[in-house]
Amino acid sequence: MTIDQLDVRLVTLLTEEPRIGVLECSRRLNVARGTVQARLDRLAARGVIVGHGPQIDPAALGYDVTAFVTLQIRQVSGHVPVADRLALVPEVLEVHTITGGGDMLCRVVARSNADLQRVIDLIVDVEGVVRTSSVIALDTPVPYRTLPLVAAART
Amino acid sequence: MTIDQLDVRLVTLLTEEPRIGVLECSRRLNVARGTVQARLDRLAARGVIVGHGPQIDPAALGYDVTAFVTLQIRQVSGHVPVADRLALVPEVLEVHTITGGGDMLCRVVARSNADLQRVIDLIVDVEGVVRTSSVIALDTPVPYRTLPLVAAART
DNA sequence: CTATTGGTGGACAATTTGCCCAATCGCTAA
DNA sequence: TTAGCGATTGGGCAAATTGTCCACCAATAG
Repeated sequence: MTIDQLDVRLVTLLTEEPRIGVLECSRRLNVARGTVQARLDRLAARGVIVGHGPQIDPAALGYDVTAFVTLQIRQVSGHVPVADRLALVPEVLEVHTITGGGDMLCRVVARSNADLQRVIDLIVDVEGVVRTSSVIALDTPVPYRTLPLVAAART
Repeated sequence: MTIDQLDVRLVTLLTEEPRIGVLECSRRLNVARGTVQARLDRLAARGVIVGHGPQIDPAALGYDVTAFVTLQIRQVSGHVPVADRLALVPEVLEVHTITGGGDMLCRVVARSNADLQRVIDLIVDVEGVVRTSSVIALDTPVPYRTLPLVAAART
């Protein structure tokens, strides 16, 4: 919750050059190594930093097409079993339940427009899904980022 | 493009335990250290792994509300200047141009529903934005993930 | 005033890294 | 078949980094 200037600089530094270690961070930020370690532990403990895993680019794997699919689901069945089934489809990257009667929004990728049809068919086949509506992402002028948010959240 | 079993195991391992180093990876996967280094370099060179930066949870920073905002923009102005302005708003996490007449889709976060109104007002004020339509994400049964996709992409 | 918290600077052994090398393996082309 | 060629292996080396201590200082809260 309470993020200060040093935290912001630390996260920014690590985002821009993830390969550097704790010691190098402390040198760049002109603080003691123990401070950097303590800050990182604190940010991880608070849940601000959820992980350091490798970030994968689906496009580099051949999944050039990104689409957002809105699902209308049968209300009686509930959304949990639907989400569980959707999770089984690798091309479904994330699923949200959204405002409105039993609707869900999911982000999917596919190898081509034709392949997108296959993926959507998989989704439609999920028990409880009544109807889908898709929009294709043509371009991504602002890729996912959180750095500006972190900077804005500083105390 | 060509991802084999070892790549998948490597990415999976690093995703689950990002703190471990190259040497530890080689031990877990029963391969030589040089192999792991070579694979990581290759994946990075191909653009499959785009980074290792810290992943930030907006909710831990107090931004509990996530929403997807569809924008209708004035077609004459083009979407580039609009995207540039949107990029100046920290709460806008990503922006896509989508199919349909001059539309854009962006993911935004806010501290509360009331705060979301403020963010949306910021977006509406952007030159070229004609109208907006928002859906709020109530829950995220499947958080963003790429591991299943990586596994599916293996040769 | 005093206990607590966060930062500093230093120390230490153990581990890991970056980089080199020669040998081997599987596969492809001649 | 044979000659390459890329990938992998196993090893070795110095240098850097890590994890983990410690004592000390400054600001803050009670």
